[in-house]
Amino acid sequence: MKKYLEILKKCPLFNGVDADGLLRILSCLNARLLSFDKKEIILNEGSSARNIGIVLSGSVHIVQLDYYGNQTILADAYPSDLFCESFACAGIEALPVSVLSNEPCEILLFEGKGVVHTCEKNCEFHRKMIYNLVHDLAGKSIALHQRIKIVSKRTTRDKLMEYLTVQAAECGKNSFDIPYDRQELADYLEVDRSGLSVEISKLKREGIIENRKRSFTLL
Amino acid sequence: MKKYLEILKKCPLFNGVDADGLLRILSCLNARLLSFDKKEIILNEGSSARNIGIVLSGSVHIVQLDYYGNQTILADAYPSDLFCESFACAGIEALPVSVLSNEPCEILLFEGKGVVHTCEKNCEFHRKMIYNLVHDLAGKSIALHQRIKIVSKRTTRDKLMEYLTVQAAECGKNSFDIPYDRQELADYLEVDRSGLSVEISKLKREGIIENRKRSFTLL
DNA sequence: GAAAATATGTTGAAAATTCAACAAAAAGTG
DNA sequence: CACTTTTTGTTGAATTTTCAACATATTTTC
Repeated sequence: MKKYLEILKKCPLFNGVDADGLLRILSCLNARLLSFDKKEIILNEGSSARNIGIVLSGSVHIVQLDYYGNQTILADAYPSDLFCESFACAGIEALPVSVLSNEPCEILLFEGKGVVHTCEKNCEFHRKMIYNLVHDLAGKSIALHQRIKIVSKRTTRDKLMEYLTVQAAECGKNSFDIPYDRQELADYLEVDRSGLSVEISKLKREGIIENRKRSFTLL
Repeated sequence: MKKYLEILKKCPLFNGVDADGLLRILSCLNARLLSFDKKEIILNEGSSARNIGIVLSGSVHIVQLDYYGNQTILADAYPSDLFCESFACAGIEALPVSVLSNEPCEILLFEGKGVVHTCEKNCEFHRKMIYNLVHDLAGKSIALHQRIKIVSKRTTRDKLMEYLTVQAAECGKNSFDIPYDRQELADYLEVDRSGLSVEISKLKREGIIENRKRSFTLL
C-alpha cells in the first residue's frame, strides 16, 4: 500500500490527514486492493452499494446501461478520485450504476460504513473525513448538474458545443484534448455516434472548431 | 418561527436534534423567513451560491434555463425539504440553477457556512448536522441519478414510461397522481409538450395506461 | 354564471435523430 | 511490413422530435 501513499494523500477523503493517520485509517477501513484489465466490470449495477472505491492507477467510467444496450457515461474517475461514495453514504441496497475500467487499473475498495461510523481509535481523523465527505459529495453534485446542463440541450450540435465550451473553460485554453474517443463522447452526450461524427464534420467545415482525434480547438 | 417548528423538526438537516437545540441552531444560523407568490423567482441562476433554503409551506421547482427558453425541471422541494445545500457546501460562487415558487410558499434562507463551520455554543448539534448533511447530500445524488436514468432514454415514450414506472414503484400502487401539469412534466422529461400529449394519447389508446389530468394508472 | 385566462390535445410540415451498412483511416499484432 | 482489428466518417432511409397554429377543455376571476 505504501507504493500508493502519494496518490492516497491527494484523495479528497483524506484531505488534511497526515501520512501516519492515513495508514491507520486504511487499516481501520479494511480496504482491498484490486487490479483490472481494460474494459472490465469493477462494480455492476444492481450489486451491493456498500462499497466506496478509490482509483490508484488507470481510470474508470461510471455508466448506466439501457435495455437497448445504450450506454450512458455519467462520470470518470482518475487516480486519487473517489467513486460510489454517494451510494454507500445514502445507505441504498443496490448500486444504480456500473463502474467499468477504462484501461488497466488498480482500485482500492472499502465499506462506506467504515467512513461514516466513528471508531474509537481515530475519532480525530474520522471527524475530518466526514467534513471531507461533505465537500466531496457537494462537488459531485455540482459535476452532475454541469453534465445535466450539457445533456439537456435538445440537439447534438448544442450538446457538443456546450461540452466543448465547458472543457475549454476548465483548462483555460481554446485548444485541449478530451478524455473520450468518439463512441465514448456519444455515450457521454447521449447521442448517436454517427450523428455526432456528422456534426463534428459540419462544425469543422463551418470553421467553428478544429479537430483531430481527441484534440479540439474552438475558433 | 415557532409556528413552523413541526415542519423544521422533519427537515433532514435537523434529524436527531430536539426542539430546544433546533431553536438555538436557528438563531445561530441567522435565518431569514421569506414569502413568495406562485411563479416567483426565489433564487436566480448565477447569483450567490452561499444560501441554503428550507421549504416551510408550498413547494418550489429547481430548474435550469436554456438560451432558447427551454426550462429543465431538475427537482422539487416540499415542506421540510432542503434545497441548494450542495452548492453552498461545495463552496462555488455562482448558483448553477434557479429556484422558482410553484405556488405561494414560505422559505427559510440561511448561509451554508453556518452549518459547515462549527461554532462554540452548539458543537454537539453541529456534529449531528454534518452527519445529517452527508446523508442528505448522498440522497440528493441518488435522486439525480434516478432522474438521469429517466431522461437518458432516447424517446419521449420511453422517458414517460420510465417516469411512470418509477412513480408507481415509489407509491407502491399502479394508480397515482404526479406532481406536474403537462408543461412541467415535459420540462422534467426534457421533451416537447405537444409531443408528450401525443404520446400520452397513444398509450391510452393502446390500453397501456389510463390518465385524467395528473392522475395515471399503469395497466 | 359569463368572460377571460390557462391548460391540454391535435395536426401537419420541417428539422433532427437514429439505424444499418459500408468506406476510409488509424492502431495494434505478430 | 503485412494483416487484422478497431475507430471514425459518410450516406440514405426510417423514425422521432420539434415547432407553430389552432381547437377544445378546464380553471380562474369578477
